[in-house]
Amino acid sequence: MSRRSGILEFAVLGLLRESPMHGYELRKRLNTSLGVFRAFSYGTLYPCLKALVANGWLIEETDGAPEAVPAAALTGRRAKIVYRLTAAGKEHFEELLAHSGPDAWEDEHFGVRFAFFGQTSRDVRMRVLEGRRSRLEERLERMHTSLARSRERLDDYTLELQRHGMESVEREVRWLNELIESERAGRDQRAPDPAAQDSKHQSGDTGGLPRHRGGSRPDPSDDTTT
Amino acid sequence: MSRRSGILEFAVLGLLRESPMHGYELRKRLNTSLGVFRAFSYGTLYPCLKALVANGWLIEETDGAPEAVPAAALTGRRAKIVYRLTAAGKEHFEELLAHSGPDAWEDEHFGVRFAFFGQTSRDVRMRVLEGRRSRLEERLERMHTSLARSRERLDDYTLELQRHGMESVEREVRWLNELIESERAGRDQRAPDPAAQDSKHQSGDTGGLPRHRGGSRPDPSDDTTT
DNA sequence: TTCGTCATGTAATGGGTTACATGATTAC
DNA sequence: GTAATCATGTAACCCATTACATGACGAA
Repeated sequence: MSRRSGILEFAVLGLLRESPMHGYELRKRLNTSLGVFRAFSYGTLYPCLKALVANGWLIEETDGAPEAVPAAALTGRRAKIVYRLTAAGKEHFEELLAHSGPDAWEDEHFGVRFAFFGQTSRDVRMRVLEGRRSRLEERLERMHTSLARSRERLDDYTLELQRHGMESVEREVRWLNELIESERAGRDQRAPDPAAQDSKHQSGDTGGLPRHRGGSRPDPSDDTTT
Repeated sequence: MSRRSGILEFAVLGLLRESPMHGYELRKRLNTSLGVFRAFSYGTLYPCLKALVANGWLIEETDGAPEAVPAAALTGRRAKIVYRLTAAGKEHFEELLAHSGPDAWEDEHFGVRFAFFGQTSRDVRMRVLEGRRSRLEERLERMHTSLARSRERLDDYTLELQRHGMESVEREVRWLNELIESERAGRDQRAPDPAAQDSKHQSGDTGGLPRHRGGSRPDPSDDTTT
């Protein structure tokens, strides 16, 4: 038992669903792919992994052990522990994916939830997006009124800070609007049905996200090795 | 003794500098004026206040005691504790204001620091703004390269999340650019000199912030009473 | 008189980081 | 051979929240 915060657990399960990994790599993925928002340290990750194993959602396989190691790396290397999702784990993750409770659109959770929208059913996606939007709209309203009440009292910097804050929130609302709209437009369902899936993992669903795209260019470089 | 996280301490000192207040009110201010970012609970605030008192930076005056209570409220009301900044506290806050160490532009700190820019000397303001900007630029670069490295591997949602994240950061950089520019343009210094101040508190300095301004309209309403 | 909000606190708990300890592997 | 980075862990601490306990004041 022992409830971990959900967010780490969720992300770990989700990443491991795509392919088994060891802790170290997992952490990097956590802090790049998903981690624009959150950076976890080993002191958090490893204990969490242990707990997930204890719950039967993961198994650790010492790399170089059973499971057809494809030659190479047989030089008696130290026990790298590769974590693999169990059937139970998969099931559990599926359940988590299906939940769309109010906390799913809180600041901390929303990002991770969104990151796994690829495996999320369309109606849940919708609920989460709309939930988040109204969350932000409430916040916006509160900021608005509290600003109105104290405008005179506040100096220019505080005001500017407030203004910028609101603008950020407004921007996110617009983003959500786009997403929701293109989500509605998208013809496809991706199984509210919990049985008709698993043949690889989730093919091309994505109801067509709004077209954007920034500059790219390859460029091998460092890693957030805190 | 006992280092509090800095950020709460800083904010409390700063708010109390403007005028004495009791905890309850303090908390509200914390969660509106400054608190777009952070919301503190009583379980955090009250112990912190005690600690600040212990440090000699604040004194508590039981409302209805000495200090010329302007009639009214003499009906034996319960001990509301009003916190007032001591000379030492003021001095300490002044020191904190002057620091522009690297942590000053970290996510958690930057907001509060900015909120008190009104009492901050211009060169410190500059350093903090520029520090934050380069912080964000680093981050942007990292996101950029890590995105380039994994673009193919990622599904559309993850990509979109990443894109939106970067766009947000870019936006903040542009904001900082504006601020820095208008800060440079601003004719005024506001005392790097630590002796020539205190005659009331900080008059109209502000080197002219970029012109913006959203809708207002008065509208009395609720309070984030979590 | 009851409800809301003002007002002050504390103990248990949670969730996470820092700093440390350890060692293998790779690249130069 | 030595530095970087891969790799796994743990114990001590920190910051803050939750839930609780308590009570006064004002308005309906």
